[in-house]
Amino acid sequence: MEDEENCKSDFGTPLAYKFTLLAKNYYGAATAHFTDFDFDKYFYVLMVIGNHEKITQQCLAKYFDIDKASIVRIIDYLTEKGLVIREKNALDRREHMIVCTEKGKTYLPKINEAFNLVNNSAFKNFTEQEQTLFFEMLNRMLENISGLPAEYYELKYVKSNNVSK
Amino acid sequence: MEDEENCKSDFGTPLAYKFTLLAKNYYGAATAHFTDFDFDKYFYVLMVIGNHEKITQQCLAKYFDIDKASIVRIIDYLTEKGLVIREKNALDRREHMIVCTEKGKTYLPKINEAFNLVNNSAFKNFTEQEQTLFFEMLNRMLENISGLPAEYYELKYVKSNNVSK
DNA sequence: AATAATAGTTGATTTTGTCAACTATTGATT
DNA sequence: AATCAATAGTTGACAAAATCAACTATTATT
Repeated sequence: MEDEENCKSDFGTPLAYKFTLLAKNYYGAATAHFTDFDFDKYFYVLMVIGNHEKITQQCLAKYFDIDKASIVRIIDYLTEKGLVIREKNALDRREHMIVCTEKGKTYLPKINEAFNLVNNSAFKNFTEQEQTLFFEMLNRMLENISGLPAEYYELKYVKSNNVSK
Repeated sequence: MEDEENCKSDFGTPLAYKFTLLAKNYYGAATAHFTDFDFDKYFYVLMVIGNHEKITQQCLAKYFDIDKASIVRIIDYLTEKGLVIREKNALDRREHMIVCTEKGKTYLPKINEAFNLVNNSAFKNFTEQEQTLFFEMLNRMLENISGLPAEYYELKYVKSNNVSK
């Protein structure tokens, strides 16, 4: 019979496993700050929208690396909650510019603060140097990995757009 | 109208966003190595099972931080594919020990190799020191984050088990 | 003017996660 | 020994999310 320790042992763990765990725990901790909000997801999407004056759905899809159909539903949700609106772009009426509403904007500082808190907790006992280095490494790794041939995602990009990731 | 660059800009990004992207790209790249397999998911679960002589479902649930019901379905899938079997533990007949079959074992080296390749790509241009440091930082961060109060996951753990994560 | 490409939408489907209720077995209490 | 609580696993119902193909509207290309 395996004991607790064996459950946790480290044996050639793929990096992605740790990233997944970290992301899960991170979102769990962040969400704990948002219990009094009248919406319960897509906090970071709202922040990205709020940080741009306006942004297209296509652009969001690319940023989050998800299907444009998914973005439609996310924006539907945020619109229902009165946090964003869709505005036709006069210069290209195919595009719907997503704009953060006044109500949406009231949440931005809170969301930002919560993420900062969780970031700080994550970096507990990290020196400034280490933090910088860590971010730098993450970015470098993202560069490295996103250039690899990827069975699955490649297809998607060929179809939807051919802008370099 | 926002241009490409704006899609990629970095503005107080929560760490989890980068982790999610990394995990996605990592799995995408790894999966590209497995196109000739006759199963198409749960590669890492199989590897974890194969690296233990036997392991309980409870233990897997804890390791992957997912519901035990999900584990049941994953093991169902791997069993269907002939990659693992369930064996009642004679010492505690509530437990089903999951054991990798001979067929399952034939995949282990390939999976391991693929993960190593992707790991190596991810660490391209990282020195040995940097790699070690990076892993060390990830573990430290996981420690830091998993200790935080987490709205969502806390509930789960209270119910299913109270072993410290 | 015709055709292709792009942005977004919709509906159907699949996948996945989650929850509560359930069985079987073991451990603890008296 | 009898009872009750806890644990491992299973199941079914449900909800959330991702995916895909087909569609409209608009713009770009030839």
